[in-house]
Amino acid sequence: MLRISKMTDYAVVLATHLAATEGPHAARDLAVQTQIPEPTASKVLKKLARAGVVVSQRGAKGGYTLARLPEQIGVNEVIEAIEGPIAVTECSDETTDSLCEYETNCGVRANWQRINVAVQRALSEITLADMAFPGTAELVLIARSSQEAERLRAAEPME
Amino acid sequence: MLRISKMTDYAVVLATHLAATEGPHAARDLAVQTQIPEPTASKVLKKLARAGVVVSQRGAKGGYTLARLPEQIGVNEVIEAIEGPIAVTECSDETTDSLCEYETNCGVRANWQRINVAVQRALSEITLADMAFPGTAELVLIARSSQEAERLRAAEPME
DNA sequence: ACATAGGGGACTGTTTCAGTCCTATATGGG
DNA sequence: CCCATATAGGACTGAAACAGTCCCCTATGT
Repeated sequence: MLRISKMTDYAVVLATHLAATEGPHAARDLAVQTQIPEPTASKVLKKLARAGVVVSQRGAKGGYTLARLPEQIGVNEVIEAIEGPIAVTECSDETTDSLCEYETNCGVRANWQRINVAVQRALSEITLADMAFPGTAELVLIARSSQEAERLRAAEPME
Repeated sequence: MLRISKMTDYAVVLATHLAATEGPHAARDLAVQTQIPEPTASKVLKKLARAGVVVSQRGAKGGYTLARLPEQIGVNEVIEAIEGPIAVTECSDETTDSLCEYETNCGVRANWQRINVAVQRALSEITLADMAFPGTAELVLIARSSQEAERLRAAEPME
């Protein structure tokens, strides 16, 4: 689950860059500034536009702009724009009408909703503004997390 | 990101099943009870044992048991047991020695740590006990949390 | 000793991912 | 009006990860 795809990484980088520097940006410029290969950056920006995270202006002097203020866009929106709706198992995905044949298992799997909600909530609380302009309090949190990562890594051998 | 793999789904189902019914269980029995193909269930259980989520007893009358009480095992442990450490981008993964050549981008990508921490915290707060025996209080919390996420976005996040 | 049950890894077909490229469409400026 | 610019959308490909199975080894209770 928690290994994010490169495309999503790019999306966050691009969106954060848009948040940090106001005004319309051509895909080419964004690609150069973020060191992301141009056609790939373009692809990502298209998806962001489709999802309503950014707005696009076609034609000469066109480009991309954030659809809303950075404080009003959670990273969950950016992630979902690339990876689709956050639905963990088919069983917990309400768009599919496929009912579980095994009631006993469904009882267990229905709890995936808890996990979905918890993760989505955590992601929605981080906005592009937080990503673009991290305050000192946030930086402390980041520093602490790296220690925590050490601890977790020592506890279990990696593969 | 947030589409979980089937293996991880299996892992949670198996671990939850172990939490719900105390005592040692053979992989075969667990596979039958959870409707998971036997060799696959066995593979998952091996990983859970490696990660220290469950303990195994070899030989005749052997089987698997939870390593700790259900309340003491967060679903993040189960997920990490299958998918490896929660590290989102190479840049934020400290096991790789590859330093970012582009300082400007690194500044942006370092913020992935925020996301990692937020997600991991959310997952660690859900235990196998919650999954096995969801109480009414928890269900209320789920319903409330989605509304709360909206409200919390305006305020400063977390402690 | 023997049947039982997990440990570990090799192997394979399928799917997804990352990245590129091509064509169509919209738009501003000379 | 025409052209350079810039996004929209999708087709295509090689590489990598996933899901699942199978085999051989080791441990253990009867």
